Amino acid sequence: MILTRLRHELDNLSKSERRIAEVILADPEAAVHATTAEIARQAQVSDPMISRLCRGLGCKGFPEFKVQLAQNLAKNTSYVTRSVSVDDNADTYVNKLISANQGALEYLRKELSSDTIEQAVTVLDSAKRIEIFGMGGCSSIAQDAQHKLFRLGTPTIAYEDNLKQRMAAAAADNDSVILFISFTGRTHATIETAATAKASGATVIAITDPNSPLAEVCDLVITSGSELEDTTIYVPMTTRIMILTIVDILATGLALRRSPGIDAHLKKIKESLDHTKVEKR
Amino acid sequence: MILTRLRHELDNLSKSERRIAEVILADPEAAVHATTAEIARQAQVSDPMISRLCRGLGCKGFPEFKVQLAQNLAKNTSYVTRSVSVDDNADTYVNKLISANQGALEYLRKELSSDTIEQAVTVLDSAKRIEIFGMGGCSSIAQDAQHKLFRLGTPTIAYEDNLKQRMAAAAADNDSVILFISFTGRTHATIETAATAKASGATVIAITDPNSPLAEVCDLVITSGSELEDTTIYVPMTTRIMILTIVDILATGLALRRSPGIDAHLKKIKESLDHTKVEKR
DNA sequence: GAGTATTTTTTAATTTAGTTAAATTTAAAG
DNA sequence: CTTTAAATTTAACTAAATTAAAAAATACTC
Repeated sequence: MILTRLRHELDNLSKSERRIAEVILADPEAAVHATTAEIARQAQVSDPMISRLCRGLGCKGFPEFKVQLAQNLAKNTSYVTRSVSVDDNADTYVNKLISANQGALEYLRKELSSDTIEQAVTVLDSAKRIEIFGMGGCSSIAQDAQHKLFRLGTPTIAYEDNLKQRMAAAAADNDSVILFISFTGRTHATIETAATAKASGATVIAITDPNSPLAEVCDLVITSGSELEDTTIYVPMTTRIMILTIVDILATGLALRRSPGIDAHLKKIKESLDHTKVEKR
Repeated sequence: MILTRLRHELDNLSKSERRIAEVILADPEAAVHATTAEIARQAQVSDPMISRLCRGLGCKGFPEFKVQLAQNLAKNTSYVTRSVSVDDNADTYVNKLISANQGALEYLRKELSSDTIEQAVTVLDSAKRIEIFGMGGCSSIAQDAQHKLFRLGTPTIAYEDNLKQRMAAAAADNDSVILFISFTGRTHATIETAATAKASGATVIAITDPNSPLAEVCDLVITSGSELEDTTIYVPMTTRIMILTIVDILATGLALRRSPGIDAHLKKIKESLDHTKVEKR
């Protein structure tokens, strides 16, 4: 999703690069068919700046960028990821939000490396204790992850309070795996806690923005896809869906690795709830 | 779609052009990133023949053809929702889970009535207090919903403990809106609590299975899509994604209804977090 | 079936687009 | 205010794609 990528990167670009990005974002359809010179003229910069920007975005060159852009535009016809506007009626914003989430998952499919997942599952599998740290909007995700992982046989606990997190991080050891969940990876407190955890000898995994300070401190980073989100006003929505899906994936991977031994265990937990339910007719 | 076109045209082409077409059809992904020279070598023809063929297909030139090909290849993955099996490798179960969630959202698009959403938003809009009840796997969702709704100006609180829920339900009045979140709608405790809330005069909304006992007690029911889920062994995953999306939709609907008044309010909350973050470079 | 016309393909030249590398400007740090 | 670093541009260069003309292959006429 090169377009979203570009939009997200807007702040990290230099003045000229930013002008180029704006020209492209203003009319991506046109950019697909344009030459470097044409875009350069519109953005009032020199030709090589276009190449430069493309390389900065991880493309081999401008033609490569055009190809990606073309694919991006073709895809967005199905997931019409336009943002909600004030005069949308219920039917419209319902569909927009659903599409946005579907699109986010499609992005995840591309960005998520199954190698990283496999490594994370291996780490979690060998953990004696799993601790999950999430604050603010991520605290509910941490709790959800705890609820999913504790069933798989390893003692798992979630902390949403930073003081408790710090204490737990300080008390951790080689047998601990600590999973940080953070949309941006830029909260001071979280970064410090991760460093403490690392110093205690724990293995530190984070689901966060791979280009964040938090990511630098961790042993293993899984992208949260937060670069896709427009967090300017509303609470992260699509990002949370992505993180939850990542948690699902980790839990599933772990369950599969421990299968068939785990199955009886899961059945027991399920049965323990049976008497709390009304029978289905 | 240029690929189908090319395949169809195969018979009308000259010998050399046909060879080119076959090379492209054999590996279109590669063709997208190739140069005329590379394809020409593979097809054992001269470079200009490639341009020629592209023009014959109605493109302005080879780069134009590549762009069209790229768009063609950016296919929309259909939601092949097969369940995970024990001998899936990481790559396989990652894709299966993502597809499952996308499929769930597609289901939601069909099942979710925008009328119901609009009614729910109206009810929430006129509430003086919003209380959100969720237990077990739904407690994290309730917490998430609280985190999203409290920003919109109405006092909102989430309870995950059934005793607190009962007390809150008993203390509710006409100005309260209580939102129940329950995968199955069959937990005794929840149903009783909903009845209490109803008796206190609160407006009761539930996100749950519409055919459940809980649904019968409520004023307004939004389908949780739990009928889609195979809950036999693992924790509900797709259902939770659906419920979260419904919460997103409700929050968005409410935000839109209160816009533009709400915007300044949201900005203030966002700013209150600014000093906790590390700057972007 | 030879000669001519037509189509197809190639070779070589040319144009165009994109990139590199050095130079210049601009901004930042000491 | 000087020095250093970063950003940007100019100019040279490389690579890619296309044109135009020549050559080869095929089809057609007598």
